[in-house]
Amino acid sequence: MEDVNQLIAQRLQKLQKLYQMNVNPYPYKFERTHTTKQVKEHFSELEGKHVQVAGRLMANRLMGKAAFCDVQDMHGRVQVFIKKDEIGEEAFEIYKLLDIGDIVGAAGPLFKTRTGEISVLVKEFVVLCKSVRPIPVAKEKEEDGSRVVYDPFSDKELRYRQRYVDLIVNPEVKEVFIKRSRIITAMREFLNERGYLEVETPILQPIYGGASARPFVTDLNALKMRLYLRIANELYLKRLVAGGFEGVYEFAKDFRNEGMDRFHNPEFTQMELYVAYQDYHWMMELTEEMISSVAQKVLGTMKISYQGQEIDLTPPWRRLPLFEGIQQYTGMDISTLNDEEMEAAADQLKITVEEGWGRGKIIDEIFGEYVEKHLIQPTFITDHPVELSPLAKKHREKPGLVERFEPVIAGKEIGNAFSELNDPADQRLRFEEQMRLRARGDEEAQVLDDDFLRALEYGMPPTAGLGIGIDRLTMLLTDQPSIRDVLFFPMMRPE
RNA sequence: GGGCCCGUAGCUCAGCCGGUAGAGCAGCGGACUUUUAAUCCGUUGGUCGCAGGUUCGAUUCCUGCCGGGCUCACCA
Repeated sequence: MEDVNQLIAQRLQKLQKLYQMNVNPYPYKFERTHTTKQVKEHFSELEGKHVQVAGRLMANRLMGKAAFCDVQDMHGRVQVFIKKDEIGEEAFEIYKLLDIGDIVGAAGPLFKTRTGEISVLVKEFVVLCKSVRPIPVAKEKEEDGSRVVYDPFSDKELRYRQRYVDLIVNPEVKEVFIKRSRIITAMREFLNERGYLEVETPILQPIYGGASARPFVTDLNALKMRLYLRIANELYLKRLVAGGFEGVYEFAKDFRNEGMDRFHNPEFTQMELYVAYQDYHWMMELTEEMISSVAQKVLGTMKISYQGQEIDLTPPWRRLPLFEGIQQYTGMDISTLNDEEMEAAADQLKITVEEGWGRGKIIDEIFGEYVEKHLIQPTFITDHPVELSPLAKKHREKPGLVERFEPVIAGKEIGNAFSELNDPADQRLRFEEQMRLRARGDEEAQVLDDDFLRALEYGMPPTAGLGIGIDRLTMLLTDQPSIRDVLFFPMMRPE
């Protein structure tokens, strides 16, 4: 241990004393009969009965020959009452060697103190793990039913770097991650109920595809080849649809070598789903049904509050074609403009058109600048320019557009979906256009994938595809302002 | 990448218009056998993020660097 300070030294001394008293500070097992939650919920049946609880010592109120301690487990805290008369002289000496942060087991009858606090009257206790590093102690009390914490452990850097401490000390953090897990479970159940198959596809890919982004690069020694960490799994899932799996999904960690901010982490999680014989209209219905039912299941309601905004996830969600959205919020109909007129329109809207931007990119910028942030209630933005969507099928009616939608909630897109392009000739042309963009210096342009094209040549049924950003969905449903608050271990510079 | 802000005890924070630092909590010692932010008395603990500069003297002023936060731009 490098940074031995006084507090750590004192704890190490206590550890030595425990050894001298023949106490194993790191035993193997403890028979827990009840969690702190069970003890509190079933007090009426358990009163006077022997219980064994275990957890971390979070508060210690010594009163001479008796003491009250708060023991915290995954579900909460319970008070334990230690009396010298009950446990004996020697055990009381051992008790005095305990510190806040130690993990202990306590056994004895359950009772209520004079002030009405449910407590374990300790007949016996064991040290289950001596903690040699002090945890930040935040005192707290109940006031009008809500928790007031004094001087909470709040330094964001420390909380992210030492998430284990954050989780011990800030119980509301744990709640966020429990909800994240339940959101994923609820989605999985929703998809399984419909008969879709959960699959796994490669993370290490020789050709990255399925999105427009810069990849992470790595090397495979055995084959002396360059590999990329996937930026998406779309092309692999569609290969599976071509192979006859008519409904497949994957919760996928994807990796994008790009900027970081409160909506972006270099590795993030997406759920991608592909269903054969369906189109994007059908997928919109599935999406609103899935998200709203997940909210209902996890939160018990479809009406949520995100950063002070009230949001109603109840279907049906608004459908808003991209051009209509732009017209609505800028007053300009740009759907019929040619390239020159488009640049003029951008200029009028104070959008600086950069070298190499096509009309699709300009439209996307106008949307991002003028429309997206206004879309607080759930909205499907539909029918994007074909240039921006090289994997989506051309719109059956609107030339120059594709059948695509992005669900936008609280001013932020949380997913992306389309009627999947399954015409191998068209797909090849789209790839070739991407390669031209790449040759012109667009590092995010997509890469031609011959094997994927081969799969399309064998034939893939008409298919609807969907990707949902799990991190963003979790932010939304847990009311967290930053992606770092829904990732256990967000990317940080090394200490 | 730009702008703004932050880095002082284990935690939460004061302070310093230049004279090498304080509080609360935690810890340690003492009193206390139904407390709950327990209380009361006493007390330890800091290369003030790092490196340079200015100065008789820098935690304080200046510069650079490191780490972080917020924000704008870009990407999901």
